[in-house]
Amino acid sequence: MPEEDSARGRFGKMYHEIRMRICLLDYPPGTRLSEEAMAREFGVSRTPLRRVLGRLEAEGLLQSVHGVGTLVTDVEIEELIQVYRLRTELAELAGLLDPVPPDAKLIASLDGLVARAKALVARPDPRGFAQLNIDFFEAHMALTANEPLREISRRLYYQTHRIWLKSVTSRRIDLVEEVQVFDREVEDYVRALRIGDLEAAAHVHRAHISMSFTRMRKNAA
Amino acid sequence: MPEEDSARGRFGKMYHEIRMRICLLDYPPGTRLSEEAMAREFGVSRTPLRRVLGRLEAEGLLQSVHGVGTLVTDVEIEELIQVYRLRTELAELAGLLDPVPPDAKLIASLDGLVARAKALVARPDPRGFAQLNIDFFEAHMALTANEPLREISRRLYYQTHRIWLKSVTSRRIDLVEEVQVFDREVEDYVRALRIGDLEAAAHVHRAHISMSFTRMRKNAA
DNA sequence: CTGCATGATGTTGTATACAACATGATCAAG
DNA sequence: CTTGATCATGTTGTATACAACATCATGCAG
Repeated sequence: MPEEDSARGRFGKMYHEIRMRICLLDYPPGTRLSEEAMAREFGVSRTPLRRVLGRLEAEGLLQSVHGVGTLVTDVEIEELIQVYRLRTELAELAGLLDPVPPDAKLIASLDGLVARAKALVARPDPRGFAQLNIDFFEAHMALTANEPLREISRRLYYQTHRIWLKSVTSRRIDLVEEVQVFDREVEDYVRALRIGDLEAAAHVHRAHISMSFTRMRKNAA
Repeated sequence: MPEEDSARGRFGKMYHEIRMRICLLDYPPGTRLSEEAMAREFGVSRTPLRRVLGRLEAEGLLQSVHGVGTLVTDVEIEELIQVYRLRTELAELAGLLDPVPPDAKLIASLDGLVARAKALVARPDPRGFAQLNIDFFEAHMALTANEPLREISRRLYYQTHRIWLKSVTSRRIDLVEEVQVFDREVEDYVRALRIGDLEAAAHVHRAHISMSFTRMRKNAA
């Protein structure tokens, strides 16, 4: 997949880079970004950069305020309850709607994720955990060929990823315990997929989302 | 709800206007729009207009091609199968996720829709039908307080609305019959809502989407 | 007549200057 | 000292000129 040097290609590069920075808390919630500085960094003018920021604003990760700045949106758990409830339902759909039988390549990549989870249990690390979680989610999205469902699930995922990561880093949730839970989930997930039971895998994922949310709410107070 | 004369207000006006034109086939699929002409019409420069077009492109209603133009996307039923399947599932969710008990005002507005449906049965009209369908959908969205679900459902609805309307106008589907079916559905829907059974109403809507899609596919060949 | 090169034309993409706006510092009046 | 107005500063929003690109007509060579 060669990153073409077209307008679309440049857009995609900036989009993914900035989204990753927001989601990995390199730009923590409340950060005021400077359009000019970012444009300089990416070697473009404000115009194409603003296109990227506009998209991220539409997706709820940024908010531009005239005369003030471009702010990274805050993540309040009470406001994300609805998003979580919806994600829970959509996770199940991924196994039912236009299911894609997992091929050897997908299984192999999932084995790679299991290995990384094991390594993480041995040496926990918030950032590595976050990246692994993202990769696992993307693998889950390969289960359905329903492109609209993929796009929507992805969008909701990136909206909630930050608050989860914040809970982990701020020690409101115990990192070690969370890593162990995640490790078990990935194993169950792969086990279901290995026998071709997409629906079961989706249910495992659904349960994971639901429980993860419950643990967060419990420890938020 | 006063339409404020801020940047956000102007954006909203242009966005809704253009989206409506696309969805009512004032801009038929394949139409090549001129940014400059539209900017003149709305009394702004290309810059803020392009923001609107960018959003509509992200939602799959437009496609900008460098050096060619801004094209209204084509609607192919085979490509929208996935969208329809997803919409079917989401329609059911609207009655389950964060349900809002219908108040007198909502019931009254639904009665208004029923009256319009009756009038439409007496004198069928594609454009009035399309507008009524949109208004009915928006009323349905009032059933859930889950804002992400509303936004997503709305987006998918506007993606598929055109192909439905096209089927009606091109007489691939009989307008009179479709109006009668719609009239019955609205009545069933209101009946369920009147006794406070949101879930039943959602199921009625779900069945409507599913059957509407089936009729279209049958008559497409 | 055919085929291809070439340029005219119109489009979207980008850079840049400026307008509109919010915010905090500064300073004077009380 | 407090308080209010005023302005300097920095930000996003907008307008405009130009670059990059695709398309089609034109004309010339074969």
